[in-house]
Amino acid sequence: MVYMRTKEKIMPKSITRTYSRYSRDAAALLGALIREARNERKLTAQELADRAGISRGLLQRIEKGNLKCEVGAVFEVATIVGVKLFDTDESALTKYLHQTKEKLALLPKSVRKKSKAVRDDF
Amino acid sequence: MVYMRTKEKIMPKSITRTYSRYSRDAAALLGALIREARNERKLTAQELADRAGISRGLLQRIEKGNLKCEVGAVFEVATIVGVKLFDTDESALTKYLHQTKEKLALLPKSVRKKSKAVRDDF
DNA sequence: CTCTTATGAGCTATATGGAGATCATTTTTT
DNA sequence: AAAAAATGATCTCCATATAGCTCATAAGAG
Repeated sequence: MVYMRTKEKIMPKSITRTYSRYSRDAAALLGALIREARNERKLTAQELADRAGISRGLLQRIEKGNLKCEVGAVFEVATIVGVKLFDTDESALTKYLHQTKEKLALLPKSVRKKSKAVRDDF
Repeated sequence: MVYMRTKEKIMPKSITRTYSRYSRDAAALLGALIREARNERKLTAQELADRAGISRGLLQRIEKGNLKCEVGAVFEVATIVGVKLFDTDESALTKYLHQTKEKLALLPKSVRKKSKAVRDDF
C-alpha cells in the first residue's frame, strides 16, 4: 500500500468520477420529481427530511440531482413522497422481484466470454 | 443536568437508517436486473466495474441491492448494461426533464402549510 | 409594511462508503 | 482430470458524504 502523502500537503487520489449524460439526467429528473411531489403534498424540506431520517442538507442535494448521495436515502425520499421507481406499483415490483430471484437461482453464477465481441450501443 | 454534554463527544451518532420495504425491494430489483443484463451481455463483474469506473466490490454490493451506495455509481452501472430507469427511453427522459425544469421555475420555491393535515398513505 | 417561516448556501467534525487488497470457493475451459 | 478464471466474502485505510449547525435571503401570513 502506497500512500500519496508529501510533507507539504496530502495528495488526493483525485477520484473524479465521470457520469454519463443519462445518469445525470436521471438523477436530475428524479430530484425534480421529488421536489414537485413534496410541494404537492405541502411538505417542507425539513419535514420530509425528518420523515426520511436524513438531514435537510442531504435532501437539498437529492432534489438538485446530486449523484453522490446514498441510494437508500434517495429511494426512501422518493418513496415517501410517492415517486414510484420503475413506473411500477409496489405489488408488481415485489412480484417481479421474486420471479427474478427464482430465475437467477437457476442461472449459472459466473460469466465466461466465448468471444471478445462486446457491444457499446448506448 | 450536569452530565448532559457527555453525549456530544463520547456517544457516536450511530445513524442506523431504516429503509422502507419498497426502497429495499426497489434496490434489490434494480440490482437483480443489472446482474441479469450483465450476464446477458457476457460481461464479467470486473469488466463492468472497470467500465463504470468503480471497484468490483462496489459492483457486488450494487447487484445485491445494498442501499448504501452512491446513486451515481448505481445509475452508471444500470446505464451501461442497458437497464433503463423510469421505464423511459433517453430522449423522453431528457425532454420531460426540461419540461419539469421550466415548470418548476414558475412555481413558488417554498412551501407553506395551510392546514396540519398530512397524509401518510403509502 | 412587520413578523414568521422556508429555503439556499456555507462551514466543521465525524461517521462511513469505496478502493484495493487477500483468500476460499465455484465455475469454466482445456 | 487439472488449470484458469470468476465470484463471494472478508479486511484496512482514507477520502468524503453526512449531520448539525450558522447566516442571509426569500416567501407567505397577518
